[in-house]
Amino acid sequence: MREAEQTRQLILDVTSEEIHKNGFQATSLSTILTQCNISKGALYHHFANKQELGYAVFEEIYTPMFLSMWEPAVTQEDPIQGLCDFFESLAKDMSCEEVICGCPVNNLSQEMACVDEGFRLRILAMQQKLNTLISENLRRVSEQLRSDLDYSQVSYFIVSAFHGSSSLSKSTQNKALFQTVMAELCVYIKSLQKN
Amino acid sequence: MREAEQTRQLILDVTSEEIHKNGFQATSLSTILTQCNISKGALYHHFANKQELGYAVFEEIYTPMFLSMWEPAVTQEDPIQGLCDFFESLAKDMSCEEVICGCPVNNLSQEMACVDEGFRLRILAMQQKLNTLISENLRRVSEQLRSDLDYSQVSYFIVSAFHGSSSLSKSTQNKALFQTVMAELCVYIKSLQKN
DNA sequence: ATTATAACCGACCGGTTGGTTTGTTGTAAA
DNA sequence: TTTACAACAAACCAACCGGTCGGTTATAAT
Repeated sequence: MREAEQTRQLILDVTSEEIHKNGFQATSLSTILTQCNISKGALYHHFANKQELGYAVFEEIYTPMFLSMWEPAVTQEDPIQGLCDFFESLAKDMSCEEVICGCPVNNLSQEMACVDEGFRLRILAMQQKLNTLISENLRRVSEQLRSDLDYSQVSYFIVSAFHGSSSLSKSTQNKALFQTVMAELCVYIKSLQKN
Repeated sequence: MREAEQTRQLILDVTSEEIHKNGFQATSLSTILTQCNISKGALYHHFANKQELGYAVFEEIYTPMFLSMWEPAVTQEDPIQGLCDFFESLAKDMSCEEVICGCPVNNLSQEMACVDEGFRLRILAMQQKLNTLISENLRRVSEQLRSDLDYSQVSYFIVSAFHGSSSLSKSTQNKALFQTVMAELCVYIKSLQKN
């Protein structure tokens, strides 16, 4: 009964990596089974089907990972500086594998949102959570920012630019390109401040 | 001999739509055959395999469509205004289907760049073409723009933001969100001008 | 010790995939 | 009219897919 949870977690971990590399639809159960060194019966004991396994990966792996990545950047005293530092360190420390595979959340969103309603709703919920996280922390320091800002709009733009550059660097497999766009994103973010 | 080219074109058109809707890997040959009302022999007479068919769609459909979409926006007298008009009309006239399916080029790039080298190289070439198209036309009016600009960097940022917002609106299936981010992108673009 | 059930195994299933092969038809040059 | 080849048609193939199911083992309560 104790190892059961370990098996479940192993399946989630392996599956999340495999989805990150190949996408959800192109990830076959057989490769998951091989990597986990378990049988098909074991997998179907823990998850009803492939779809439910995908949902579990998104909810238990991707969403927490993604939100906890952004959270410290905006909750610190100066979210403007926090975001810039975040993007810079991201561009600097990103491994070549991460450049090639892209952002897991972005990948899965692109692939599954228009195909599977369950994924779409989960993605939507996560995006809204992220938007309020960013926009509310910007509003927190609104006295330092320009008066003409629509915080929700700005937040969505920042996330869009991030995902877009992650896409671009992934599709061209060019890390320098990611750094370039991140640098310009920082220029934009700092332009939100007064003066 | 005359209808042969028509058949080939029909296959390309149907396949490009199907890839746009479902992605390349999830598009099966059988659905293409059904929609074209042809046999498998006919398809394999015109294309060596599914991969080559995909390459042909990218080169003969997607790339010209994508470049001809951007080109008039930046080649007019004022590329800054041209880009803003372009994005605004795009956000306004975009059909719900286009919102849901996203940008075909962006979709295919995301899906195939890290999986298939042939796709990656074609995508890379197209992105570089687009970048020079935008950056050279910005440089053309450099006397109207800020002096601290890196034109290539700015161009990549614009394209990234565009793809990112197209991604976001696709994954959330929210047209208003696309308009929102496009509006903020125009704000950014206009900030490139002097004063 | 018995019993119940969670945890897991692996053979099997129908269906689909991309791809091959053999055969037919239309057309155009010789 | 014969010949040659482009342009298809359709049956067929092995491989793989997600999913099912009957059976086995381990564990924990009774």
